[in-house]
Amino acid sequence: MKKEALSSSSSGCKTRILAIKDTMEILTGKWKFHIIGSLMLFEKLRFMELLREVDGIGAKMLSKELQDLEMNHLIRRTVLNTKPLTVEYELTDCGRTLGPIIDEIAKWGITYRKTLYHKSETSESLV
Amino acid sequence: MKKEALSSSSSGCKTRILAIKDTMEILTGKWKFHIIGSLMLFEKLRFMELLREVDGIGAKMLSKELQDLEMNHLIRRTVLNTKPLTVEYELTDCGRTLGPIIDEIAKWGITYRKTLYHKSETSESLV
DNA sequence: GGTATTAGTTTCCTTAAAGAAACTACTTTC
DNA sequence: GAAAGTAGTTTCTTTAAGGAAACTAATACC
Repeated sequence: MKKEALSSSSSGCKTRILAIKDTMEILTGKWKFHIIGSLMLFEKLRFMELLREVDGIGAKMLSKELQDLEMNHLIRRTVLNTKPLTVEYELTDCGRTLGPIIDEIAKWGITYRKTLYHKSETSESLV
Repeated sequence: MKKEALSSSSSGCKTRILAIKDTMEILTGKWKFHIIGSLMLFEKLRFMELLREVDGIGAKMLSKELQDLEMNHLIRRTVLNTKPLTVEYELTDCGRTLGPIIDEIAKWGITYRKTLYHKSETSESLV
């Protein structure tokens, strides 16, 4: 057996690893998936509605996360000319393309729980 | 228009949000995807090989992340009875089910970069 | 004028994540 | 016996993430 200097430098691999890094950097943190998930469900939500909908988040975090998502063109922020001034957040077309990722992640989480339960291997994690 | 007390408590939604939270907790951190990706590519890797393959990781981090992944039954650790003692890491069947998620994430990252480039909107992030 | 609602920002603080370097312990080779 | 390779662990330090509470500023209602 010949010993080869392994390392995934083989053309497409680096692009792939970079792409994964990109995606995860954009979706990093405790709240992004929850916020995006809520906006997929409700189409449009105002700041206060998001604050109530995304369970446990504080105003500072929400504000910061929304700015991040807007910077990356995943959501759109619209100031409405209403009496006490309201702001609407919604997914952009680009943001909506995250659907399949979120679906896969949700799907995996559900079947993972099931396999844990079936094996009933002294469920350490996921209580 | 009737105002309803929105909040995604509608049966399946909570399970979905919980499932997403589960998955992201398991795959949290800077390195998990990279480690899993490497093990998908090479089947079996020893500690030192992973240390060289996963670019930038330190021994402490690698050790910790491998323990996390093993606890969650995503990888298997096998001590080989060799001369200077080697340890082999590989994905379990369960770990291999992460394939579709990683594929979706990689796919999204690649097309996201492309749309950024096409729009050429003063590329702030992703340099 | 006092209270409430909107959408945040600011300040202060705690905890978690990550990294660098040194160290253990065993074996093999020179 | 010194050097190098195996697989980690320990210690110490820095940085990033996250949270609670108070605060701003505009408008509306009573």
